[in-house]
Amino acid sequence: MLDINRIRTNPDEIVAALKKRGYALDLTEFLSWDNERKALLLENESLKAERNTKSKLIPELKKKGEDASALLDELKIMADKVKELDERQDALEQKIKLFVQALPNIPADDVIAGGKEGNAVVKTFGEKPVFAYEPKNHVDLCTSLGLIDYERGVKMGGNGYWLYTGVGAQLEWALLNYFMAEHLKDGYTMMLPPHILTYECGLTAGQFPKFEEDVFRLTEEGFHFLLPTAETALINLYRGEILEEDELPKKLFAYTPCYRREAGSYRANERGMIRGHQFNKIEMFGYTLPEHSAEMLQELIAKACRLVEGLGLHYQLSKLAAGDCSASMATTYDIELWLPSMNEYKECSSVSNAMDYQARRGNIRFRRKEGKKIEFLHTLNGSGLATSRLLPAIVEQFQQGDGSVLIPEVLRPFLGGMERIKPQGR
RNA sequence: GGAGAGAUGGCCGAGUGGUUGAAGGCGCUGGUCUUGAAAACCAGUGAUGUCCUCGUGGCACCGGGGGUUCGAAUCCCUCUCUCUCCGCCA
Repeated sequence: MLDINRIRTNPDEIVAALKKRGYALDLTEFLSWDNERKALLLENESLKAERNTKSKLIPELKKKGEDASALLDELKIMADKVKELDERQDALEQKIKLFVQALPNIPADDVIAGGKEGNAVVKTFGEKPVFAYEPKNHVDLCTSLGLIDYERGVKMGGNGYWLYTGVGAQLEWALLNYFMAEHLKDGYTMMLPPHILTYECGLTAGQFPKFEEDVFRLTEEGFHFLLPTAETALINLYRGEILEEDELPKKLFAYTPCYRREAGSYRANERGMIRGHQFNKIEMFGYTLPEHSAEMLQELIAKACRLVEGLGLHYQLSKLAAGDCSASMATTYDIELWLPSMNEYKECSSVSNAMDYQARRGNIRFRRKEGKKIEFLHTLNGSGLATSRLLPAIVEQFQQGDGSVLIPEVLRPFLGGMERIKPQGR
């Protein structure tokens, strides 16, 4: 959520900043609501002050045995007026709140304006593998190697689901183990949060109210949903709390499956496990002092890159243009893996700095040691990593002429030393 | 799933309609005493949100929301959560 005071005092600045995202913002209506609200508030509060002082006279009059009925009549009229003003004020405040909640985060100064086409590759690791034969796509490879059973996955879960089988399941788990080991080595704290969350969680993360339709909602009454990313859980860890300065930074990671409806977002070329309703991800999450979030963003980017580099995969790191960053984020970097069969780079990690946007939504603050001042902290998150595009990249980039796939060395300890996955059967 | 109890300030805990933003205790801060510390004693203590005319100012805040009333921490409704007992179950 943006600082409402900032919107009030610098409306042009906000309009210009959101324009970088391609977000056309008209604040005239908001500003008139806001002025109206302030006038109402002043009127209402002075009326309440008068009511409160006069109300206190009642017991005194009664004590003296005097008649209070004239005063009671007067107060009765005031009470009705207060009620009316309260209602108008509440309605207006609700309208203002919904308006402000719907606004996306302001892109960081160094993020360039415009959409996807403005994304800039800032780093490349490795090279596109060259094959002396026609390389297979990951769907064929995973099937022939017995790693993934797409058909039976669909039989169980419907379109958009797959089933890891045998060595495929082990390989998937080896990836997660490898990530976890690295995060633990870096001193990050492991978390296993609930997968079913309340509406409030989605609101704090910034996914609601706008993207309510994108999650799997579980209950008819109330609102419980399956988390679309562990970020949604971890941002709510300290919701409504005030942390002490020396508790920061908090560096966390969590493993959860991610459940997404992805309604209508399948594309013909996104076969196999490129886009599914359920995929595994380890999420890194940070809570920092405002002055340290830029530094932490670099740390998270470096960690995510290191994980992919450890696997030996060719990838590129892109800095996203304003319009391609998700609504809650001020800065986002994506790690994109090379998928030979698609002739495309596909995202496997997204690392972002939300600055104080989510902290404001969730009222997550900290107290300075000096001066005891209470401020909103900064939150950051990054995939470290999502597996559903890693596994395809591994089998495609490391496929051999004989139909086998070489296993990255860092994963071998987690696979009982296995070096290569060979085609099954004949 | 059935029955009951509860949610008050950093913590414990009083408070059932009227100067109660809230007794008392603990904790914390300062002081006296002490070589120092402890103990004891004295004093202070909402590190909350919001508004303005920025003040020994106003409004709001006793789990959330709503209601009754001139006035609600106190009464009513509702939701959420916690606890106890019984039942069921991986």
